[in-house]
Amino acid sequence: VLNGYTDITESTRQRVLSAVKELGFTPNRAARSFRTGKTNTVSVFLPRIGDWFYDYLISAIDTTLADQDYDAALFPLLSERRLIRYRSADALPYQSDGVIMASLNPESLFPDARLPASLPTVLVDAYHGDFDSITIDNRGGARTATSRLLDQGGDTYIVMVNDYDKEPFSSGVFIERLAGFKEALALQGISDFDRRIALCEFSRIAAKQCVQDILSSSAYPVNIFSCCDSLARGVIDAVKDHGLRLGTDVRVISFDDQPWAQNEELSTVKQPIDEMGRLAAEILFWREEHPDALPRHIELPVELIVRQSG
Amino acid sequence: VLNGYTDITESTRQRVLSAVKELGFTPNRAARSFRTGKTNTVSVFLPRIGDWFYDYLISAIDTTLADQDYDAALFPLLSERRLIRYRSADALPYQSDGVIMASLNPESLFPDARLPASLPTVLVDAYHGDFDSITIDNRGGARTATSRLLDQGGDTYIVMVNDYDKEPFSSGVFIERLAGFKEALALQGISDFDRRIALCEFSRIAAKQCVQDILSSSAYPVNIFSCCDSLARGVIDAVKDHGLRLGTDVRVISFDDQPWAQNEELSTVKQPIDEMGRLAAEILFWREEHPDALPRHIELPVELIVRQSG
DNA sequence: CTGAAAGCGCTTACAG
DNA sequence: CTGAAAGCGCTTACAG
Repeated sequence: VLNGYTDITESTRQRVLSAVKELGFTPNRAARSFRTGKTNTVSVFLPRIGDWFYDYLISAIDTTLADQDYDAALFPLLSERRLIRYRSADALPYQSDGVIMASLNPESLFPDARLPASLPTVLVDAYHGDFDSITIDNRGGARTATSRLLDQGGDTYIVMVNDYDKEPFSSGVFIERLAGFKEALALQGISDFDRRIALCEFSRIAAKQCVQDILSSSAYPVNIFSCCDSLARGVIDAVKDHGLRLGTDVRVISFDDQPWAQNEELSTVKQPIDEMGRLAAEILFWREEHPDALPRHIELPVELIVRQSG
Repeated sequence: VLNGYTDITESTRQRVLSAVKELGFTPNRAARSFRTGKTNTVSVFLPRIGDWFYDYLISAIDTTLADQDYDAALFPLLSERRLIRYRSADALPYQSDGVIMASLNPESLFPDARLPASLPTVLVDAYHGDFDSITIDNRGGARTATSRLLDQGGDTYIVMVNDYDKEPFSSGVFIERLAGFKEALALQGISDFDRRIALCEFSRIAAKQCVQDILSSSAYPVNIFSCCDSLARGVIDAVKDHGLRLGTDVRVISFDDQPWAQNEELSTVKQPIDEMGRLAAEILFWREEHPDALPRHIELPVELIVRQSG
């Protein structure tokens, strides 16, 4: 009755149900997963929780898993101790039916890039040839955004995180976006990249300060491609502070499409996060049926959302 | 051999160990927890992960649990869907040996404030008479800080989050700090509370804007008690912007002692987070041995760290 | 000190 | 359609 079998007389069914109620019976999850060898759980490794990207990603994963009655167990690698613990095959994360690794490089986490337990594993926002993986077209998105700025005329800069080639950004997202920026310049025969790259820390305030010089010394219009919305927000702050007009004096296009971008009229390349999360969960289910298929890599296209800023 | 029994001949021991190695044996966690009825896991409910407070708290919990070979499983209540799922007795969080609830009010999460599964449960940074709980002396800390400001002379204000009586701040922390502020004023015979309360959103930038009027219109010195370091940071920004001297023209004392507070010379009431996390885990272990003892409530004292700001 | 038996609570396969 | 048996991989208690 409890497991959804249908060839049961209604009277028996009721007898079972009332016994369940009377005794307050709850199935023993440990016994069930012991017997079936399944936990109905997927472990999600991620660098952290609490910023926009991961909250949305988790939400998308949760939704897709819930359809199959699976739960997501979250393992943010908040500390070195956690990582060390998770290098052991009998650690908690491997008491699951599959693993999703978000923005993490398996090479830097595990010896030989091999997880201690053999479970279906999918990478999101990261790539490694040994694993199923889902990325987005960071390079193409940056190229499109930059090209649009160039087409409108004006000197063009990029605001870029200074640590883009270090952890925790090692999944290569920012490297790709910088490459896309350069490609767009190269297509127009522009090659003086260095003076166009403004590096700053990953914070709104740092971005604001970082563009002060560009905003005060340039002839307008000036174009700024921001490697992500978090930094673009600081750029917008600076534009307002200088009394300049966004989209006219200073054109800004960014990457991510965070929720506030619409209100601020920020043109930006939208990350299809929902689809990334959904696909991650679905590939895991698919992989269970096809354990021997070659690793699949899916690169999702991105879309430039044009608003007033650029 | 694997379970640490010592009455085993060395030769047998080696025989077992080499077999383990040869076969790549890993104990089946599901079978073990099924058999023993223990999971060696503690579930931690919290509103979110990724800000300073919860990262430190998790770290303290992790450390204490690891000593007993326990793992923490994190359940941030990021979405309504998660909460609904966790109202069911066979949900993932209850496949554990105990529950820690941080900054969460059981009354608002579960019908009758009762968890669906009967597990040892401890509240951290929240209070409910039915549970073991650990809080800190928010009121006393605020009183001490405010009194110190008053003793030094000058008009005294509080910067306070405007949503302090709503979720996610419903655990009452900010209400208590405001009460402590008022108590300190009352002790000095001051009763015009309302004009001294500057409300703002929970962000550095909001706090900065919120104290503009106070800083430009007041006779110096001005005293500001900030309900938390996150807001104090915006206050410090404003003081610098106005060209005022921190600790002389404007005295600021805050609450939390976030890592940056030392560098900024911010006087602040230190939250004993490490101890909160450690005690939470320890009470859980204690509770396993004393299932019938009355709920214990521990209120930890706080310490005002005096630096140059006030 | 070593080995074999019992049983935890389920699900699955089978007998009737 | 219903009921009883077998067995998943451990740990514990016991026999020798």
